[in-house]
Amino acid sequence: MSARRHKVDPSEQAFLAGYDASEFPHPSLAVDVVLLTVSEEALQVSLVQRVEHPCRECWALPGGFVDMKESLDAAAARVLAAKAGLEDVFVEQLYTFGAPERDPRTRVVSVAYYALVHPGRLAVAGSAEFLLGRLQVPWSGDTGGPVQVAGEDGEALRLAFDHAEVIGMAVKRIRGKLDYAPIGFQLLPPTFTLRDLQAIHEVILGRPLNKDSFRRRMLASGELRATGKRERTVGHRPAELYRYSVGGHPDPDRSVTRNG
Amino acid sequence: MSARRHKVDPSEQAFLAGYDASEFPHPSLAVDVVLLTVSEEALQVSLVQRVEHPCRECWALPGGFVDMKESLDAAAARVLAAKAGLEDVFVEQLYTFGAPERDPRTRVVSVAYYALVHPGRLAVAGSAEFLLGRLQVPWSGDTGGPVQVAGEDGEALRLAFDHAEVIGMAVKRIRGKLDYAPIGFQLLPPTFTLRDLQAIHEVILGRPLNKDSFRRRMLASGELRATGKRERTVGHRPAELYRYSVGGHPDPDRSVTRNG
DNA sequence: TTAATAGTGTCTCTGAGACACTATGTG
DNA sequence: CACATAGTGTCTCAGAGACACTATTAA
Repeated sequence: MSARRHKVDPSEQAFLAGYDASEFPHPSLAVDVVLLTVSEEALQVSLVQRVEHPCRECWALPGGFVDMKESLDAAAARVLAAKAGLEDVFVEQLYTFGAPERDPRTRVVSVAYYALVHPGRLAVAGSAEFLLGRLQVPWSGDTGGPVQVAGEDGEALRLAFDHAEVIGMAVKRIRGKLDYAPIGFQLLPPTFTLRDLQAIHEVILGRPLNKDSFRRRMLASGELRATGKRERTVGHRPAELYRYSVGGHPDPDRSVTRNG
Repeated sequence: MSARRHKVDPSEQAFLAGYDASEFPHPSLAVDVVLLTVSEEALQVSLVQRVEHPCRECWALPGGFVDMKESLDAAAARVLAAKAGLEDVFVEQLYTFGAPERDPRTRVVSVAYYALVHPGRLAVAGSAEFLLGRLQVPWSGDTGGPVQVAGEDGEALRLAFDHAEVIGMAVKRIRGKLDYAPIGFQLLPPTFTLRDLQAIHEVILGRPLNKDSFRRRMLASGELRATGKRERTVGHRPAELYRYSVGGHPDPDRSVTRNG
């Protein structure tokens, strides 16, 4: 807020009362979006290549400056629409990064967001200035810390600024939220099998999960609704297709725990 | 970050390359600190009274603008030192609030922090421009939403800007972290009894806890070290005094689960 | 038929709640 | 002594892991 240092100094009061945002320097404000997806059994992050100094040719998170009349959430949504053509995706604020030297040119404070999307919605393929990098998380659990991102041929990409930290923070956050928030569904198509969902969870957590316990927990959560349809698969018994159901109202004709 | 919109428009590249932060308006950047303590069996938040419009005479969170060469964490620490004379307290970034109309004068984006401290370290008593308000949380669990704050005579205080939302977010955060992060200790003196610690947890969560289970869980966590001393109390058997132990190394001479 | 995975039933183990019981201080 | 709270021991219950078993599809 402003005008908080009351009764300290009359001149400061006058200063704040006559405060004009353009009169003296303050930090620039940007948003950066960690757009994550799961494909090929790994977390993937979308990155764009910088064409200018500093960090020229490094890979950076899509981002942009916050407009004067735009909320932070709106800025993040705008970046997603402009960079990846995405609308109505799951987006949440992550953390705000404001170390003075994080951008060598000028002071830039960045409000980081993370977004989760099914790869089927990422129509754009990799190009010279855009790619989906494969995350390599060098820590387990919720330890946190920077991550590495590998390009298509497996080499580690040079990441711009503090973006390795930002992506690491996003991984830490979704690992922590996975158990109690419906975020795994965001990375899947509208209908999916329990095996698909478990694979998503295992990729995010970076460790295998017990199949029986996972099934029980998911079906007991009330967040899944059986569709009555089955996957079209190869070589084995097809599994029931489920749909994410916010409130968890089971179709009265169909039990959730047992397909009729 | 900056210069992210690559290959869009050569003029934009030129603009970004020659970017001067003072040349055109961007949002002001502030920090606000939710300084919480527990006393009189309730969560208390420290507030300062505004002396200017807008929201004149409303109560606001202590805050201040971020200096150009100062990290966000440093700004929060500076606000705590200036407002409450506190150093070396537990502080963590909470969330960044950036609705365009949250401050009616000009665009102010605020990075909120929360701090936890034992009331014994808050030496300053309430005054005309400073008070400790009692939180009234109108929701349970991690639902979230704005809270009310009552003054000394129990009346609801008028809170400035979106600060009711900010405080509510702080409560939601510490409720969620209480189970797996050592934050209850921050609200107690260096040594304390298990009953004291349970009372803190109950106040934060807003619900009673099972005594036996709480004791087992805390002693099993390895975060407590018995001091061998006992409280000086009135009218009943004194309890063992414990100390928070980061790594949880028990004194080899003393078992943690059993006092020798 | 075989291969492969879906899905069920059941046992065990662990942690939380409940509660009885003993221990140790004050008045 | 009575009284109040500290702290222990143990039973029960619910959820997770483990694993055997049956079910259902493709080839």
